[in-house]
Amino acid sequence: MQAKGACPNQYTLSSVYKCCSFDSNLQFGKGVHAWMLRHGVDVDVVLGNSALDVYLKCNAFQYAERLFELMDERDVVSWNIMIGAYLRFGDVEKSLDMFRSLPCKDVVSWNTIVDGLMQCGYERRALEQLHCMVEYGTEFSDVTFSIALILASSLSVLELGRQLHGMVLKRGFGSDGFTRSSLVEMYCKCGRIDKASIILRDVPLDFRRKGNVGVTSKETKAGIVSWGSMVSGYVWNGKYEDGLKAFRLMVRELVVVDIRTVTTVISACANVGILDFGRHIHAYFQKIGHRVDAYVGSSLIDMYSKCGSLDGAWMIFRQINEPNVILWTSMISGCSLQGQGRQAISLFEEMLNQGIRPNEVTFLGVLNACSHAGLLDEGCKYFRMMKDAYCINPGVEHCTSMVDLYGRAGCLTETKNFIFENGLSHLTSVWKSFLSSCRLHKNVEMGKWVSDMLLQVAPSDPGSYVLLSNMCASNHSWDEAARVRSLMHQRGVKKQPGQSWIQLKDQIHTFVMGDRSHHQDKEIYSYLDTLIGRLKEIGYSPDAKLVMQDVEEEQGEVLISHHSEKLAVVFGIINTAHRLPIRIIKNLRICTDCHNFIKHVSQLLDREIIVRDIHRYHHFNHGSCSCEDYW
DNA sequence: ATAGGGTTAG
Repeated sequence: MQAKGACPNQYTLSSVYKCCSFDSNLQFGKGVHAWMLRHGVDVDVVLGNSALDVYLKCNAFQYAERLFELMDERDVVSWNIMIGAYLRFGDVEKSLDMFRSLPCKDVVSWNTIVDGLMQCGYERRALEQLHCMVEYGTEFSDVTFSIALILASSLSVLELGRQLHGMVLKRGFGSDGFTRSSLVEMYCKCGRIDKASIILRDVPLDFRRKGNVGVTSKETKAGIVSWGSMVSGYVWNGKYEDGLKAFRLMVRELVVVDIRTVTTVISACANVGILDFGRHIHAYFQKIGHRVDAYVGSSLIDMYSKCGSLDGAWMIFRQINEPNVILWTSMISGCSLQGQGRQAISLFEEMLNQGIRPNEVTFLGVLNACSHAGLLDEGCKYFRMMKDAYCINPGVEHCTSMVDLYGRAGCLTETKNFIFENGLSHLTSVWKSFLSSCRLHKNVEMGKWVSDMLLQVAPSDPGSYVLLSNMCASNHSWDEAARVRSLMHQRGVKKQPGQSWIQLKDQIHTFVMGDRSHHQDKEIYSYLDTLIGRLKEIGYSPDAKLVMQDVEEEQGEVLISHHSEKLAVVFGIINTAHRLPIRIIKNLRICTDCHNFIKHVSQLLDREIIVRDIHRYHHFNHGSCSCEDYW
């Protein structure tokens, strides 16, 4: 254009700025500005604002600041841009000062300040500003509702969410797709998935399959977001089965199931441990032609390793091959989870060689790996590396892992010192881990002391009593064990009910102890009785005394034989082909008797059985378990 | 000009 000698008008220049902003092309943006000055073009407020936008998109904060100072004329847009910029670049006070001194605040000014404060982690201050906005009399826009609903969910203030919901309806935003999706998300995050699903029911059907292939209107996108939020909502609230049901409905009804929803669902599969469904989704994902990116890849790696298929995890990891921390961390944690401690460590070293900077989660994976493999020196080395070389402050989880590491290696005095030196004596998880170590290394005296500490710190945690009772039982102090149990009853501490899950075809079957509600109930119990008889012949002896689980109240041989994981295992044996591994998920720690039972089953029936309990992963084969009887 | 979903750990 310049070569032809035509003179660009302001409209053209503004468009040029838009392009620079889109491409983050700072050089070109600066060039345009210089050209305007050289040719004496009148830089009006709109062009000035466009230039501000380009500089900020390119992270050239100083340029923007200087331009703002030099502008002859500024409007509310210029101010809003700068207020937002100061928040994003971390100068919250400066931003608030500017905001307060702004005489002509519009709705965007308010939206910017509320959202910015929230993004900076000042949620309470954001809420204050929202209240000021109401007092000031500024009408909410759709954007205000989105921001405010997110604020309500991040503060987990259902009451605020409800009020906003009322305002949304009154102001006529109830049919706006994105506002509705924010409402769905707010209710999910505040734990009211019932409310969320009612709103979802009103989501119009026009984005469904009928005659609408390939169309992605704003409403379509909003509908997908709502459904995606609903699926994630189920997942966040632990309602995995409902989440998967909603996802299936989505696959059946929708034109597109997008990559973000898929990520959430894979993560749901990982958490509930249903490998088959995860595999289906993986296949479905490839069928619709999406590339597996680092997000989906990390969740797939996590899913495969948590479902006991480390091969699957490696396949994904090699296939993606990106220097992404989370991707590597997922693989390291996966190895660690499966008891492949040394493998996890060598992967970590390779990661460092490739120049990828580990984060706090990576170190947690590595420390757990060391603990699992009993590598005390390495564990200490990495703990120091984390603090000194990477300036990461050890969190509760890292410290618990170290306590586990020392304890498992039998260094009980060091464990004790570590706890006090690092100020961890208020943490339940730390004392629990320590107590397990005392039990493992049969140090009764230390165990008693630790028990006292544990009960002081966590008098209402059922797990404390269970551990304690188990320790007494393994020392044959039956009276003591009984005393612990009655203390627990006296104090009104209730144990969480134990549950086990197994997936068959596309159905998830849930079992609780003594469950009689299953339709194959008779078959399961009679097979279980026969099986126990046969197991006794090869050396299994049910030991009720060793098994006050994290779960069941009652003791006695009959009741322990009906623990949920035994029911689930038997259900698996009855209903699946002989060659296939049986995969069980359990919501608590597996008890000693069930562990023993499953070891013998794997031997008697020559069957691979994989149990994932709350703590770790048990891979039973030929009569032994991958955890080497430590969990 | 302002927002609007996702990954690892626990």
